[in-house]
Amino acid sequence: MPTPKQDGSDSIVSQQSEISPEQIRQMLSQVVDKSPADWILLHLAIGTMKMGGHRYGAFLDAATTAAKLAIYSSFLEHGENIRKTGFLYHVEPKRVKAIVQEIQAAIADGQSLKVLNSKEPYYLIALPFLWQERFPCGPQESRVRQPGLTPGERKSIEESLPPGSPKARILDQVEFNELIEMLHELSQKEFPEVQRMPFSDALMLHIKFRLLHSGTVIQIDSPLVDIPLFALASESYAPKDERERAFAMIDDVARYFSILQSWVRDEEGVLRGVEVFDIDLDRRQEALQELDVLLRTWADKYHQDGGYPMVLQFAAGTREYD
Amino acid sequence: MPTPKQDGSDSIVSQQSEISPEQIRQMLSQVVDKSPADWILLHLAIGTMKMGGHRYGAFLDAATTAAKLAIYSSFLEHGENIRKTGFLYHVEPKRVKAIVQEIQAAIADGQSLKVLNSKEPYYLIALPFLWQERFPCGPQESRVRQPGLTPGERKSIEESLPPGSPKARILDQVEFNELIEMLHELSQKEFPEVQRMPFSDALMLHIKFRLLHSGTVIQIDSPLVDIPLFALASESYAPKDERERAFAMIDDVARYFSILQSWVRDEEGVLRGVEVFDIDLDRRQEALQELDVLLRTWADKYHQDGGYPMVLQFAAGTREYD
DNA sequence: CTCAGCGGGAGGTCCCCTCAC
DNA sequence: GTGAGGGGACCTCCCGCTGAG
Repeated sequence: MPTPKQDGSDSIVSQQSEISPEQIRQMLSQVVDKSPADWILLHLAIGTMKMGGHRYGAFLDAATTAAKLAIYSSFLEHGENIRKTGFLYHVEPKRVKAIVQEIQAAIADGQSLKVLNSKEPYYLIALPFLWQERFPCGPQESRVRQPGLTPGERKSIEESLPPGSPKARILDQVEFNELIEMLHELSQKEFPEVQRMPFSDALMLHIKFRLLHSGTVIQIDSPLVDIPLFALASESYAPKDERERAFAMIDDVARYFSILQSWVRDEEGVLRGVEVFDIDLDRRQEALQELDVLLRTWADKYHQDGGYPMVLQFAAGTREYD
Repeated sequence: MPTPKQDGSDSIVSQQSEISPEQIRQMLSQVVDKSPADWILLHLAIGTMKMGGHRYGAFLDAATTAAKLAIYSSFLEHGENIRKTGFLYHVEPKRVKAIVQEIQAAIADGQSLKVLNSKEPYYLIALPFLWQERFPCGPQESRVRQPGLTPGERKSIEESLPPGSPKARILDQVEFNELIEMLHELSQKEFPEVQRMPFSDALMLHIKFRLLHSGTVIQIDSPLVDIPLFALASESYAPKDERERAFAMIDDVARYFSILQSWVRDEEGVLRGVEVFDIDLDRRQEALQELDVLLRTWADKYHQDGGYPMVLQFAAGTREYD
């Protein structure tokens, strides 16, 4: 049980750890222990929370909602029998009734269930846009508006920003906090009156931390001013390489799941397969390239404009468990 | 809001509803509304709860565990800083600490986290084996042991069993309940003293209902005896066609997820792709068969005994959303 | 500023019970 | 059987507060 000392000099953005990601993955796979359903849940949790920035509670709510929907669909299938449904899933009849009412209300009102709506929490994706809308900065203006600074000092602060930073005003602590609160209120607008999450200090700290952690916003502690300043550093919330691929992954898995779902239902026109094989590592790259071309040409061969919409998904890689 | 009348003649095993599965699926997809992460959660909930027979609470526990593991891995990556981890996921430091301790204890003890351990709950899969072990039935013996019946009556009850029923004694209400309680106790043995779920009437009803619903056990209400009898009707808990494919689906998705995970990390020797195309319905079957052969021969071509373990997964079907 | 503790409220999962149709 | 109502236990997720280093 290693207990390394805290390094107080760690910045928010860049942390190092003594434990390699590989070790962590091995440790996690040891705990989950080859149960496929748990494996999916774990990957999903990591994808949405760690990469996507969703709250812990939001993930739990979304999982609860999914389970409720599963119950509700059973409820409909079994002749809307509350008691039977309750037995099937080990839920009290009282609770089943509440779940049914909640979902029916949600269907009527369009939306009100707690889900991981888009890939990102609204208050994170919307920030760059709201910032530039509320605190715009003309091309000739300085981003710095704080009083008591010479033009030269303003310029030196501006030049400390990373390249690619959008033209937007630099905010002080109070303005930044207000912006975050505004974002939170906006994100809650689409929910019904009840079950809205009130704004709180803890929530603000969470959002602020997420923005700094992702590099969307950077904090400037210039010796020229005695208060911390905050600058918008990106046009959008962290859509950079690995994170972008993480979203594509969630997308792929969802579609793949859909296809297999129709395969389970034994529908027409569905193909599902797994090929297990061993390969000479020297020929691996060659094989994968050939496969890529193979599938592309196959799809091209059968493609016909205006035809029936189809999708083929494939992934090949190291076989980890048999 | 349709409120169809209950049909009191519905048996437990075969229910009909006025709503088609297709309608239910459309309704669900309307609520989840194209958010891929939610879509995965919903499919997973349906797969594990509806098909797999897991309890509602078990699914929620598993989701919570996955989220906790995601938090724990972040905790390790960020230098074991409780506060930072708390901010990242909007969790109280107090709670973060409890989660960390819980997981470390689980790693030390081998296993104690609440997961969907195997694909099925233990008390459901183990039933046929325990039944045949505790209440065996010799080849020449009658399955029926209830007193006060003539040999002819015993035979007529035995012949009312569906074909393929294992040779095992037919139980009365009390014996069946005891068997279920025994199963529950066995399934709890592997958990630590704390957080064991006590047996209860509600739980017994749930398990009994699941067994009858899946057809693993059938209830016999013979006019010859005044008490209900229960007979084992299957060698194993419901591994029949659709359900079996549902397990394969969960398996596939987990492996597919794993491959994509390594793709996100930009590892060597990983290929991921999506081909979108339209097809002439008359040629669809031909195309899919060709694809199947294509991939098989490709894998055969590069297969080499003793080589590096690889897996290729693919699925093709109707494109539902773009 | 970080870490630690304790307080409360709301809501959910579990359990059991009774009574009318 | 089913619906509808009552009760209580425990845990978890939220929030706020105060002090010690």
